[in-house]
Amino acid sequence: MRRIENIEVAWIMSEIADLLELKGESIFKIRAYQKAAKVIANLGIELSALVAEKKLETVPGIGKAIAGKIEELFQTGKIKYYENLKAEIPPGLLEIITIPGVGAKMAQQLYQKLGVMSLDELEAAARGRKIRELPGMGSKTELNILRGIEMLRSGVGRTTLGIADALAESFTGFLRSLPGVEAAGVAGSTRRMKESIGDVDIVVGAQEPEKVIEFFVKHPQIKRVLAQGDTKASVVTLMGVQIDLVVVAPEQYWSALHHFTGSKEHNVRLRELAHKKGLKINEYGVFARENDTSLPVSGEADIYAHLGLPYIPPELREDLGEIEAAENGNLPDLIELADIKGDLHIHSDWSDGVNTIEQIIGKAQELGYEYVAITDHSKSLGIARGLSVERLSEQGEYIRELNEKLDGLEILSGIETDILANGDLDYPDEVLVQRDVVIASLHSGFRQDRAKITGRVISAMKNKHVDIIAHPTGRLIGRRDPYAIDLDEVFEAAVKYGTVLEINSSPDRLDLSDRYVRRAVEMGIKICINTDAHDTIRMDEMKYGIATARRGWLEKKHVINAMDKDRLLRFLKKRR
DNA sequence: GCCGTTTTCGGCCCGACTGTTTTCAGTCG
Repeated sequence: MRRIENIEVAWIMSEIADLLELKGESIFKIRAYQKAAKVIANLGIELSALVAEKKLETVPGIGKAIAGKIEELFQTGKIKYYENLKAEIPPGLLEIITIPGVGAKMAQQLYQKLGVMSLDELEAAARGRKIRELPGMGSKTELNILRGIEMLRSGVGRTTLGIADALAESFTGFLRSLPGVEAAGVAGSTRRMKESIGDVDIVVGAQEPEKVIEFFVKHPQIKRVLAQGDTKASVVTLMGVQIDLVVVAPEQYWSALHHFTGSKEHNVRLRELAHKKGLKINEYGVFARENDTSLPVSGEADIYAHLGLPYIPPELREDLGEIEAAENGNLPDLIELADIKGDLHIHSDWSDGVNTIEQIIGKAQELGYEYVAITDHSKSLGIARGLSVERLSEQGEYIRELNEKLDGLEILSGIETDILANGDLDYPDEVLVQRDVVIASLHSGFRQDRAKITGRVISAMKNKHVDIIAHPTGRLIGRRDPYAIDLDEVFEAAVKYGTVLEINSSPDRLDLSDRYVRRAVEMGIKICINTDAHDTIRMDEMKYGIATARRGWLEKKHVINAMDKDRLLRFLKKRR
């Protein structure tokens, strides 16, 4: 039986939802499949394990029917219900509904009236001016469809958190400078710090919303205006990133910010709670249902307070258990950027880094760190000018000299040693033992099979000199999939050998990802949040690692580089 | 299809914008 990944099951559930929508099924049934897809995609544990233990139905959002289908998939390799749906509804329609502005109803009509079953056929129908002949459609519909197809083909899609975050900051700064603007803030998945961002949401509180919208759509970085109303506008920037702006009256700012921060699923749960309490929540405020009077909201915490809940930070707002935790007083005490006392994974110009160790020291001092580790690449990584045993020893000596001159900041002599294709480390133990901190990671043999890759990492973890496994899955977001590693086994080994796992803060990696962080927390695994910076500017990316940690419900007590210097040094020594 | 300190049946959030329409359905977040 081939291995079935969670992401594949989530994809099937989401396709079933789309097919049901095309079929005109009950919206609630559709939502049930959408919800299941989302829950499965965020699961930190393999579904196969849940199937084996018959525990599928313990997952919220998975009931008898969906559990049965997942079991069928694991037993037979397919789901009959899904196969039947695909036979009944032309699969090309699934592609058609990915066009912005084209939904199930329109796709169904295009199919029934014009026989359109693919993007190409749809494009031909639009160019042939056939679509305007259908009821409820006109020339603008045709134009939008053609634009939508063009956008899909040009690959306008999701962007990384790093890009979205920078863009959002730049636009909120611009909006704050406009006359009449009293408040402007980033909302949406950028504020929740998701690893990939579909579009950037910004909320503004201003006296005259129309004027703000007018200024906004004329910003020089804007390539196209997708929609423009009195209170909302959607645009595409020159970089191809979509920005949605919402402008409300200043007194509605906090409610709007909360509403557009989402997630949608989190908001739905809150509105259900509000309903039960005789309240109504929307983007304009919190209201008593009986007489529609508004309750005071002068911050997001007030919204939660009206529901009898403590404040829930944006990174947790995914309807993945945070509302239950808030109700029970079990919300985690999330780690913050200010808790971080140092960075344990940085490259200098001794290998492939840009900056000198002195420059790294300067940046670390600027960040208020107590310690910073220099962890250059090991000798096998020729492409990155990996250090020979002699150079490494020379660097160790150099760092000792620097430390004698330094006050307040300690430089740790570290190394990022390669885990070679056969599972060996790149240096013998007598070299590793000299270093204050040893990081091990994979930079080759990514195509090896699951057992082999997992075995390599675990054999590195067994070495008592190895403190940390860096970027444990090797993924590059949107560019390279994780290598075939069995994280369940790695996590068990981390517990057994006391190995620390890294959250790599680079917005291209964010590895471990949020859902695996959460699983690691549950298992009591220690975490280190590092930047892996190859130049000092990127030492600022620690905030993305912190965000990922927070999304994984991580607390300060789980994080080794939140320890002060003496505790950290004792911790690292104890491992030898 | 899921779910349950009012429920095992009957609920299941709320509103803006668009395009085509004279009052609204579809789509989106």
